[in-house]
Amino acid sequence: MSPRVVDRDQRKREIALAALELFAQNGFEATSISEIAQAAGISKGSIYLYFNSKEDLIFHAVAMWVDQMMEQTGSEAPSDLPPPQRLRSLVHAMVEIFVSDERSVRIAAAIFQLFVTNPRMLEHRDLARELFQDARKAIIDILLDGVAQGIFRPGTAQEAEGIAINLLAYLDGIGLHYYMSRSYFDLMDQVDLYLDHLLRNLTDLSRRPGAQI
Amino acid sequence: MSPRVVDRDQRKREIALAALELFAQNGFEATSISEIAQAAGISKGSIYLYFNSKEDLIFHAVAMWVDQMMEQTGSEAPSDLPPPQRLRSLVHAMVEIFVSDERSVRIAAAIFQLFVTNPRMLEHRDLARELFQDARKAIIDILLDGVAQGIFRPGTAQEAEGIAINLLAYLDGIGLHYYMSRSYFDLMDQVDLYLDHLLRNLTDLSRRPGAQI
Amino acid sequence: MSPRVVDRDQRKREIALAALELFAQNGFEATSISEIAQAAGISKGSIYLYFNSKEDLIFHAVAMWVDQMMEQTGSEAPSDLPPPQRLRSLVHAMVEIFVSDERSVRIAAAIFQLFVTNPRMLEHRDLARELFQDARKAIIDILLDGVAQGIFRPGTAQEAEGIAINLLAYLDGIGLHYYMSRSYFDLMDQVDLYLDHLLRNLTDLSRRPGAQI
Amino acid sequence: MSPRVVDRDQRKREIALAALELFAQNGFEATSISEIAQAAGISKGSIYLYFNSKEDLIFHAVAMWVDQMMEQTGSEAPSDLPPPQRLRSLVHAMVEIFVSDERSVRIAAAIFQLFVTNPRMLEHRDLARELFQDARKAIIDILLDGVAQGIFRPGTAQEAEGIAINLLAYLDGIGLHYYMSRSYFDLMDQVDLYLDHLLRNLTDLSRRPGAQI
DNA sequence: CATGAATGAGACTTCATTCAT
DNA sequence: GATGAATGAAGTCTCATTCAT
Repeated sequence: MSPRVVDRDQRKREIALAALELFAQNGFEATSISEIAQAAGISKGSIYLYFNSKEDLIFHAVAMWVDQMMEQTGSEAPSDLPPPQRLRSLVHAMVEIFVSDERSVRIAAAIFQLFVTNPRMLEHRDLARELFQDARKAIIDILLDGVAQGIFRPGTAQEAEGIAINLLAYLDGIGLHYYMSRSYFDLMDQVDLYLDHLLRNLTDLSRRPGAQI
Repeated sequence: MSPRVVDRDQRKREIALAALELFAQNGFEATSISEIAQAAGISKGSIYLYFNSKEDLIFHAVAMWVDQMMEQTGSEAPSDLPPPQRLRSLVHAMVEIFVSDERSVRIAAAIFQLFVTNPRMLEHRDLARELFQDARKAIIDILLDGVAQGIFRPGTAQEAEGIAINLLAYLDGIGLHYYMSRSYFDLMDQVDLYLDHLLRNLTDLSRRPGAQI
Repeated sequence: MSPRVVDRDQRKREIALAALELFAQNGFEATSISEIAQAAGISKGSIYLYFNSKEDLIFHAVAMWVDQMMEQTGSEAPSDLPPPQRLRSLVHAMVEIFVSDERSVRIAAAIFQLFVTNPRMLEHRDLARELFQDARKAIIDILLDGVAQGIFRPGTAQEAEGIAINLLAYLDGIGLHYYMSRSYFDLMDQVDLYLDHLLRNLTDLSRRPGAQI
Repeated sequence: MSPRVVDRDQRKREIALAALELFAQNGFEATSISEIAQAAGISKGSIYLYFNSKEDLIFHAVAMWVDQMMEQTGSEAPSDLPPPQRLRSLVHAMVEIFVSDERSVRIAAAIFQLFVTNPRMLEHRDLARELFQDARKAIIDILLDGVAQGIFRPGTAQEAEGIAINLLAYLDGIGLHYYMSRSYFDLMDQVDLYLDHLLRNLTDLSRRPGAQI
């Protein structure tokens, strides 16, 4: 029917991938179509055969990055450990990405700026929501599993989504703070401190849930 | 002998203020000197009488914003409350800024992008550190006060800085997540959840410190 | 596959040529990229498709001018004349360029100013040296030929390069003086006076070389 | 009548002097009024109390420089030497200025460019002529003296002005060439070669004048 | 007299986008 | 489908000059 559809999408991905690399290094605004074309081994004009505008390209690149992140972290959860260790393991894997590849924080920063700033991006709010969906789900699964196993206190179940949201927000926050003023604290230590407090709460079977202090 | 008298610092502040407004709307890169000049009711060339470059202007604007934030939140802490409530009150005040003035998150996003991306900003790493210094100190003070009053468990003292760092990182993270995908969760609820967990830990006088789970 | 075909080097030459014309009229600094673009019948931005900067353009334009000069004067030497006449003929040809085309002196003045003033041009000192190389060689050839034919005294051979250097420096100097205060002397008469003195020395077979007076 | 006329002229000289220094370093176009004002320890606006425009300032500065040069070289001629040595001594003194103070060549280059290029400067052609007048006269005096003493051949008298013109043009030319491609030849050696040839001609009492070769 | 704040034109340069080939 | 030459708007920054004080 439509010939070479696959090729076309493949090409889009290649370009978006090359673009992503550059976005990570310099941010969206500071990356020019010229550079992207060169990095993708394609002509400047051809970019526009695949994307309608720079914004469109940015959008696709971001979406692709989100997918990548999902796969990368999703696959890291070894399911044979007890829930607390599994949670810690998952979080460590996420942080490891930040630590091992500075790009990710840069892209994250660029994305935040993009979504928070650019009104046109608000139309894609759903993308933003999806962005963390898988990660959130992975965390919630572990939490519910812990409840089922009697390791986490029952109240955890209804707090699960909130906990996941907070955890992911925290991870982005600490990553940004860390890279902003390179290392006046130890990233992993801080993350462990967070996890310590969290897990202590979850495993404290004695207390009543929801009591505000 | 004495020409048109102008308070130079006052003028710098005015320009930086106008710039800040635009930075909050569009980010640093997307804001042009022209726009700033127009917003400040001044000619384009005059900007350079007060700032050596756009980067310089950004830098001053950011520093000014930091100072503003400090004053705003610093004054909000009613010191006659017991430490837990005081902490909650302080954090609420901080979040209130996010909620009441979208600008602040935008500026925060812009700053993160700037520092994480722009290599030249790394020279101002100290600024980045200072940025949170006062806030950190305010939190630590409350924590230590709580220990002194026997309300927080003793181990809190040595964890105080880590707790403060995490709290501030979390607040930025949750703010960014919140504005990125406008309100698929309630911001204040999430923050309260965070505080609940934190305070429960701190007020749990029975446990031994530092035991990792 | 093959888009609008343009001979890139040809285009560069066209632009440089248009620029040269303006440089000759106004000097390097006083000539704007806008003017060059207009003169070349091209858009301002397109200039930068061919040259990296204004300095680069100046550099190429100067190099092109040098080549032009070389060809123009190099072809003028009729080799069947006896050496003294050949030298006079060559020099006359050089002066003729000055006289017939005021541009050349202007460009020379601009080049001198550029090289003497702009520290960045010192990196291209080799260009400056090359600039006169061919002309120097042409003069030296005639001198050595004259020695071989027994018309110039033998000592001429070892002085040849110095004589060539002086002759070329003189020509530039007299050209500049001439155009600076338009014609309170006759250019060609002065040049002939210089040649008279020079040739009289070279053809004076009786004297010992190197005796300083 | 008109009070403080002296002060005013003195002030003009001070400013022009400061300007001259900068012109020598950077050329006319590249020197800003701001810099001149700062160097002169005066306010930018005040410059315009003394000069109508930048061009006016340039003009006065150049005129002042000419005067300076005159005084400097004029006083250097020790009149008790025999004419050939006196000529060499005078020329050496002139070259010494080039060698000891790079500024002079830079200013010379700037002046050449200015006069050759700027049409408005042509109105001051007389200044250009005057520029070399004293130097020319000093050279002619020596030549005529030499003729009177029977050391230079009689024909020298009628050639005297042409010789002076050529000598001065040569000196500028060799100075420019020298500074353009820093020292691929020895400046003083070249000048001496020029003088050798010149003096040999002048002291060759046997030959008939004006015979063209 | 003197100041220096203010201006606005214009400098160089970059870049997303278009279009003839 | 692919190219890359061309554009023109917009960006940052400089500077001679004016003018209220």
